[in-house]
Amino acid sequence: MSWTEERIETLRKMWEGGSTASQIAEELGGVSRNAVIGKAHRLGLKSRPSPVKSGEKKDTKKAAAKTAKPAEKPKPKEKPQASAPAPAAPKTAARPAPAPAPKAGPSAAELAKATPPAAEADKGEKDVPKIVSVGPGGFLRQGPGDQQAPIPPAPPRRLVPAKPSPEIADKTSLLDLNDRVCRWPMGHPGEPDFHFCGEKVNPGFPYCVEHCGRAYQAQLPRGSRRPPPPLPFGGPRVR
DNA sequence: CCCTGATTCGC
DNA sequence: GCGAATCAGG
Repeated sequence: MSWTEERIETLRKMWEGGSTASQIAEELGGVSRNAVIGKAHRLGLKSRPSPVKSGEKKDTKKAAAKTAKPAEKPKPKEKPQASAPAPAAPKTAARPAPAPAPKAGPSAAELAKATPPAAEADKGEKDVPKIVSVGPGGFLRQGPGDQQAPIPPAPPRRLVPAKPSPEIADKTSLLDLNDRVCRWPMGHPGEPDFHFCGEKVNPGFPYCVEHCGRAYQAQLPRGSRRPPPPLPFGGPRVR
């Protein structure tokens, strides 16, 4: 399988949407989890809560853990980056743990400030949605009450030209995605009816208000996965 | 054990 | 560029 535009887009969206590499690999098909991760990194996507962050390595159990593989190949375990400049932010040192207080990091302040691009809607409510905590990816986490109407609805925009085909007249395809429409996927990528929500986004977020409520839930501990409700993409494909 | 993402390195 | 092998943590 090759990385077509569609597959890359699906990978990016699912990755940003919080799906695991395994889920993405399964969804795409024909690729392994490692391929997804490798591609994601090559695309420049990375971070996201990863179990491995520590730069510290202990060589105590390395040899022991490698019993499965016959020691037939030399193991270059060195990363001699003596003078590695490391220009950009290489590692986010500490991932912001869910903070109960509105204390927001730089990303939060940035988001809050970037919220009013469509601030023509002055309803007297000049405040941005109350920040309850900061999510794993630096997302603002809002209280349940605030999720329904965090942003005052903006005045209606200009009408967009009609779609060429009535088949997809009301569907938002991959090519229709932009910064203003909800990117929440509906259905499965690759299938004819796969499309995106297309609702007007909650400003500052890639999804509409409703799907923000689905996308930005408190990340549960690894032990308890979310089986029932919030599975995006219509859940795992049943073949 | 299982899972996760990160990294390396031969291709 | 790709991804299996490997590493490392939960």
